[in-house]
Amino acid sequence: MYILVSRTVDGNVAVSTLTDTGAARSPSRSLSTAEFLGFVRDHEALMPRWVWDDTARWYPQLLAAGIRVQRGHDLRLCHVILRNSELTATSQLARAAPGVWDSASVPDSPAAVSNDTLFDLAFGAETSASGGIIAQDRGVGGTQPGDVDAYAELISQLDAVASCAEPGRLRLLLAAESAGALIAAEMQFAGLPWRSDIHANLLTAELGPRVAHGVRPVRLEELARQIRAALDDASLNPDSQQDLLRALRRADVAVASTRAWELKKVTHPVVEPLLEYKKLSRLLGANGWHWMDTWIVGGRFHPEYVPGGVVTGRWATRGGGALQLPKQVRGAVVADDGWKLVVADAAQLEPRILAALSADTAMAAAGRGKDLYEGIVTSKVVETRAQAKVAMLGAMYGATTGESGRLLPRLARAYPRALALTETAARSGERGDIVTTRLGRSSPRPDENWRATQAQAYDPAASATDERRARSQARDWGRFTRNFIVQGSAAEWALCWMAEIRKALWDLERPDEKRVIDDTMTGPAPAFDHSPHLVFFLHDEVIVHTPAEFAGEVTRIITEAATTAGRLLFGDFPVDFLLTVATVDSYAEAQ
DNA sequence: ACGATTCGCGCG
DNA sequence: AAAGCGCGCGAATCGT
Repeated sequence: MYILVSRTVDGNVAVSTLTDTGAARSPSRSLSTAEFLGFVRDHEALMPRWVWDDTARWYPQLLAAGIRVQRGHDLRLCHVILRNSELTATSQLARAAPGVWDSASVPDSPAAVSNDTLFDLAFGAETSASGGIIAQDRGVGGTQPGDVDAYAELISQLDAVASCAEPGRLRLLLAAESAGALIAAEMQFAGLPWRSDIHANLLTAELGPRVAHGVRPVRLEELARQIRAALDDASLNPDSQQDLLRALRRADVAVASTRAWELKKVTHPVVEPLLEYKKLSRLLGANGWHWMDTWIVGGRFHPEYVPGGVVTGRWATRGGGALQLPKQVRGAVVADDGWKLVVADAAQLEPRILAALSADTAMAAAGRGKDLYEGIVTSKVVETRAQAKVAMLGAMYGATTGESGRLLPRLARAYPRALALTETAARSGERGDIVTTRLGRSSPRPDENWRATQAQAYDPAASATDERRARSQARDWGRFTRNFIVQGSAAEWALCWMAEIRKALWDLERPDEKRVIDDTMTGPAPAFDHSPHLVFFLHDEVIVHTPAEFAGEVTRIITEAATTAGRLLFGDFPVDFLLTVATVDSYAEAQ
């Protein structure tokens, strides 16, 4: 059963019920926001799939009211997939002219104030000034898809899937993508446990006492002094790459840029303080006191996750740099008293995905029950684990030179099917064709400029430069499609993994628990205050925050979910998806 | 003065 | 030329 949810012109919420095929639809009911909350609460027991234009617009207000839903269908995210998928290329949906569902983001509406409401409810009114950090800037202007649009869109999507050659793949992808959207909203709401006191101590130990935003801390000031002395330039600003490069050249330091890796290659008294300056300057700028003040609220880090934010299907984040959380500061991620963090990451995920995609049983065997790179060494393909890793990455990213390039022929001999798949994907991209992931997400087509450059190279009057540029550009796009098919399929595995984890954690919850919103609350968010829940996701890694007594059960759930995800994508193909799982108090312990 | 672009570096 | 993919972010710098 589907329940279609949309906004009416007068600001109410329209709901109607559909059968699984979309064939029969109940009359639409118009509800106030308060009535809508009650409606969802009452109907969730029927386990419907809630259909709405954009999970990020609807779900936060439900979470704020202590309501979670088990299943969703995000029309916007699913539309993007179906619009571009090779599998649905002949559908009405894909052939129609671009419309509201193709705009970059579903436009904002009066409902967006719920973001501030959410913040007030969850964290207390005194924080409302910073409330906008959740889900703001989702776009302005334009028309919001209404009741009729949403219904027509759902029917169009169901039709596109039903009429394609392998509907099972896309059905799974759309369900996983939609589950991801629910998880993203829940993780943003719950937040990652963050100890500001530990973080602040770390900053002071590294940088010196706290200073105002824009002021250089004492440790950085001291290093700047040493750099100026070493380069004999009393007015040098080490934050200016241009100044720095000029000063380095004056001092006869042979570097083409100020990048750290390049500085490490040369010997000069300035190198040590300069590298230290860069490291600490990065810490201050990216995760310093200002970051802490902006992003840590009520002992939680609440990044905005953006499902489908990357063309390959990976998630992106907006604000806070959640997907770049440096190892340096992970010690501040600490479980609440009586709670644990269960940290799990998929070992060598992309090579395993490649082995399964290409049905390369030899490569899959190399990873059976053990580290896949070690398995490649055991099979005598290369000598060391480091070589196996660099060779595999080279195969998936399209390396042609260096150690990686030199090792590729050995990899190709041992794993011809896997390497043939990446090569075929690269050739498709070079021709301007698209490639498609395991579940049916297709790569974008290159833009007009790209095609024009290629066409130009075929002109009899084309210069050698034209041809070189066209060839180079074609290879660039080939490396993109080569990687797309692996990275995108790995993202699908990760979505399925997470969706299975969420489902199993849900079943752990005790149904009789009543959750109450208390505006003086400072601990975990209301919908998650007693039970294990996902708090972080990083491409191939998840963190579950759990009462200590459930940690063993959570570990089992995460491990079984990995096996289930592998089966969902690859059926009986014998490939293992191994995890490293750790139950810890602090994220820093899990590395 | 201010938005767009580039550099450099963090993560997978 | 960090040899090879995908991102976000802050500061400096460029362009208007």
